[in-house]
Amino acid sequence: MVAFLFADTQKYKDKYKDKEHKHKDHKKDKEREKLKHGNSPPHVKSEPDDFYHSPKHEKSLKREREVADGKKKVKKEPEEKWKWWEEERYTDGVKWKFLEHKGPVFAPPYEPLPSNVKFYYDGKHMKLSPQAEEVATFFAKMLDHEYTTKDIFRKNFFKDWKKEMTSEERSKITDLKKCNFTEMSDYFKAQAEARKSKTKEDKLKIKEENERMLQEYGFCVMDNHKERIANFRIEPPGLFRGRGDHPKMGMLKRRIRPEDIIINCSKDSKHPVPPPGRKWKEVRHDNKVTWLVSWTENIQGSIKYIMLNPSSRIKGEKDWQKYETARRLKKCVDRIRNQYREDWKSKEMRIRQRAVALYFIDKLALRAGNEKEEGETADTVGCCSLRVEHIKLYPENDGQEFVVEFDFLGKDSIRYYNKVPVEKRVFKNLQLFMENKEPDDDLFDRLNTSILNKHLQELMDGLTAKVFRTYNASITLQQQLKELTNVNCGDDLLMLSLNVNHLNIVSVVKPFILVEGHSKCFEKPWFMFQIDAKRDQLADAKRELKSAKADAKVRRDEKSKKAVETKKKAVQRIEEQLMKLEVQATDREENKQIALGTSKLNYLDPRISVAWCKKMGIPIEKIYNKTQREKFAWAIDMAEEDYEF
DNA sequence: GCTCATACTTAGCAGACTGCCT
DNA sequence: AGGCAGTCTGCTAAGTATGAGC
Repeated sequence: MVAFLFADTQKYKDKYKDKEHKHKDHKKDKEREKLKHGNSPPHVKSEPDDFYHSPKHEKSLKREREVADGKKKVKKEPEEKWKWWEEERYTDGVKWKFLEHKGPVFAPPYEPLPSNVKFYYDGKHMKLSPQAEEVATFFAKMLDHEYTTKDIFRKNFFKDWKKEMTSEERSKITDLKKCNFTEMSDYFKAQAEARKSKTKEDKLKIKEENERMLQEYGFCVMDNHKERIANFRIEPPGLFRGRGDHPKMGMLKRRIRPEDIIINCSKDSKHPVPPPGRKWKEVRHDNKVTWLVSWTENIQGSIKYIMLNPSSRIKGEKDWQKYETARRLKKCVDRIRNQYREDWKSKEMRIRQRAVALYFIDKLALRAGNEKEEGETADTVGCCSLRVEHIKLYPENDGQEFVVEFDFLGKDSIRYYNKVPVEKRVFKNLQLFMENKEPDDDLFDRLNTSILNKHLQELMDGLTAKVFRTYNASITLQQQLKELTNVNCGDDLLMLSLNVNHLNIVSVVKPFILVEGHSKCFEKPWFMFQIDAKRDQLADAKRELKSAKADAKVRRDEKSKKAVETKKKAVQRIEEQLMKLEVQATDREENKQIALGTSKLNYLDPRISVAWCKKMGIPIEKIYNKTQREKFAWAIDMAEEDYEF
């Protein structure tokens, strides 16, 4: 995980000089902190879990919030960031006391096509009704995508499209193959082109308009604080494209109207106003939930929400709490591991299954695997929903004993392929679980996620399957960074980190990687090609540098000296690029690119990285971009260099 | 127990943006 | 100034987890 910390090595070098100075500033801040919080422990501030059970009452809580807030408003511009992590937290499920917002922004209404953009059916021009035309444009916009050629996609689309047609249209248009959308498609391509080549002023205008919308609708007031909303725009209508082999791909995602919308806000707030002449479905005042707006989506019938940004108090607290739960697991993970190993021997089948499943979750970072409705979604599984067909047992394989081969589609239909040697007991149990079963039978037929989580709850308060991911990722990161720090880095910190860390990436994120068996063959040649090209480029640059040097020796003038400098820089740059490519190639091979970013955002306790940066004098900007710094503001502020996960 | 609804986190991907090179 | 690669951001799908109601 650490290599991408240094993704932009060049920039880091440039700012490296500032290090000293920034670091000092930081120390000053810390001193101030300590003064302010006199007797509070220096690194780990009061943990959210403690607060949760603290006997304090809401009254004092409210008062503290208002005090803190008042101070802020009087003293400074909103630039002064609110440190919610220094305040008391709500208890018993109350999420807020006051909530005011402006409601959602609806998708812009459909604009009919100009009359010169025609649709043809069976070679003949046909003017579509606005409703039918709108849905047709959704299809036209996707024409370049492979999925418009897929049977299910076309079938679903056509079925839903027909529902939007007038009865006349419906009787005429009976075969999707005879529909010609190319003029529409070309029109949209031209529009996209036009948008790109707009003048600076036009682009600026659009930007300003977006900014205005953001200012107006992108914030709410929650408990006296202005907070950023994550998604204040309602999802526009279009054709549903699920991931993987989704049975509903191509279906029409309908337009959401004010009448579909449930508003959630305080009774005593200024309620959001529906568009003129329209009504909300409902306005409610439920302060036990965090969402501001909700509606029911028509593809799966699930509820969609408008909620706050990760930088908000309400999300941040939850995130913090998540890591605190993982830290509590750290204290009892040995006990739990011993326990499930014992349970492998249980007389009861359900307990053995539970124990083996938990072992997979712990060791391989499998997801829990809730059951899903068949035919409603792509066929994917997690641990508890594994089927017999997803694993193969090898008493011996490549010189190893008791090897289990996993091959299944997980979340987002990403393939998980892995061969792992397991303990003999696990192996024997798996054999037992598979006895007399069909390939499509459940491997763990006496287990589901709710049984598993109930058990975990008994082992530790707040423990669920996903805590293991958080725990394992974070603890590994911490160990890796410790090892790294023992290496004496000196000036070459960077290069060293890049190399050393490459090893570490693998072990830190490995469990989270879905090793894509054979599809690798796809990417490799392409990558190798890139690397070869870069190598050639490097060779050329070096040759040029040589001749420039020779030239300079003969001529001894300024111009040729400069030329040498330029060539030198070019060589350096190419060398760096090459190195990066090589690192990437290995990563890519193991399929980490995205998983890396994800774990950085969702599984790794940010305080670990923050502490490490503080210790090494590396500016935090090097590891977190602006968004990430906002999300992790709490960690950046509170973690000191001796933080222990 | 089971199903269903609800609320919330985690996730990949596409397009926008940025900064650099030619 | 135009093109390109790398990064960031917004979007929304796809998970997890829990509790209510039978």
